[in-house]
Amino acid sequence: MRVITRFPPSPTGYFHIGSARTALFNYLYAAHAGGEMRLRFEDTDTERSKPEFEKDIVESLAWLGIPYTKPEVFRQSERTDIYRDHLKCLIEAGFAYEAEEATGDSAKKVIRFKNPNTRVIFTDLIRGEVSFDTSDLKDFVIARSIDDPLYHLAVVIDDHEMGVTHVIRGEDHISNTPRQILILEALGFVRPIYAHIPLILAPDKTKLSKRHGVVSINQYRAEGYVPEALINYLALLGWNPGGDREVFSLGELIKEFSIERVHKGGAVFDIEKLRWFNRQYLQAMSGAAFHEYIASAFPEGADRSTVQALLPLLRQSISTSGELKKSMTAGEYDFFFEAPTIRAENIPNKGSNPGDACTHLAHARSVLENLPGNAWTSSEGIKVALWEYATGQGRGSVLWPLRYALSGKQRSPDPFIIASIIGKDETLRRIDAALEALTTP
RNA sequence: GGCCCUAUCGUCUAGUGGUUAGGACAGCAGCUUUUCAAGCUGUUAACUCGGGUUCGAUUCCCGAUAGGGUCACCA
Repeated sequence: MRVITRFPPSPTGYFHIGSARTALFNYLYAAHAGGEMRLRFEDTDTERSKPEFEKDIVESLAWLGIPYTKPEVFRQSERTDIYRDHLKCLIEAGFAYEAEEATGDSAKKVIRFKNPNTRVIFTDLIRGEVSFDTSDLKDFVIARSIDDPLYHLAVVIDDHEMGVTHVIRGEDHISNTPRQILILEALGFVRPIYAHIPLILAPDKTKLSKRHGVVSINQYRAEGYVPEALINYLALLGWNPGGDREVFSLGELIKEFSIERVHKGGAVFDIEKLRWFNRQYLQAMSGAAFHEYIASAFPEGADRSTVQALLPLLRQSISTSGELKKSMTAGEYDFFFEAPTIRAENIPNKGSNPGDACTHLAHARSVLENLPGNAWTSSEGIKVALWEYATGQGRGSVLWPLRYALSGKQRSPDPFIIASIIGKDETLRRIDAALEALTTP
């Protein structure tokens, strides 16, 4: 049997992180088994369904690198003829009937499914045997009218026509399953195999939703999370192949995936862990790829050679490009591009005095001035030149004033890195400026 | 409330009828060029409770408790 899974989002909102994981699990399961995952849009709710959301889902899926096939069944809204035929059969066979509606408009009629009031038992790949008494469901509505089918009916017909063998979906659908089984049996369809995966939870342990903050894939994308990190993190939320390994490529995930190892309980979404994954993938990037990745975080006219020089430092210390952009906007990196304004009282290290700072700065200046050009290509050469003196005089009292002179910040990378990035001339200029500030009352 | 599902560190999780219950993130401490970040090292921290079964239960069974999901002419 060729495995066919499906991902059936309703285009009523931007692609959600939980939907992304459902799509991923469907894809992993199918790909592992050598089958395929198919996409369709459940847009029977014409009020809320929007083309922009459909577009967002398609784009996000592509960005994440989750492939799918697009068969003849694509939009439910384009298939009302088919649903109508099945509905007629259901009514003629006595499985469904038109009913007057109690709520308000008495002229309106809906179509209800005639509940046989039995016990439905199905085997869930993750939870084992699940049993429901369907009499609780009453005669539920399956269509607003003969031309206007509702979710449960459409799902059953589409899954059948798409040849879906495995329905893998969120746990919130578990109580929908008996309803759908009832309809599908009335229609004489083969029952697919079900697997209900645990929900992604917010820190308050409830289903992750918009009210908890950032949930759409495009927002994570905009913040600089890379698709590999998102995929890796999402795959390991509620599933793992056993053992201690955590970093997996999509190909490795396909190879390792097994639905039996999917957890039963919900998993809390932890942004810190996602940030960690993102860092892992940033560090594994090629230099060129990282440059391209980070470029958007810099302002338009940023000096190119400075940007280039900044890359190794950035790759070492940043979790997402969005965070860099934020720091950049806040001016935290300005000193790499232009001389900072400095305040004389901030130059000396704690426990030190302006006179010492002056002496040390002057000494550092003369050392650096005599440092040959090839020593400036890395921070290492600069460090070597100053290290002995700094250690002898007390590192803090030498290095803090130097660092502050170069950055004008209480917090920044170390002075050697800054000096190597801004270059010899600028370094000497900034030391001079600090010296002047120190000696001017 | 009815129905359904679930239960290992704060979080994601590994694991077993007998283990010093392992890893990762976060936290804390130290180191790293006395700042920040990153990195490195170390470290705090968990089997919900009560009954069984058993020589022995975190592990198997039952119950309780707690949490979650769902109860639409949404999907």
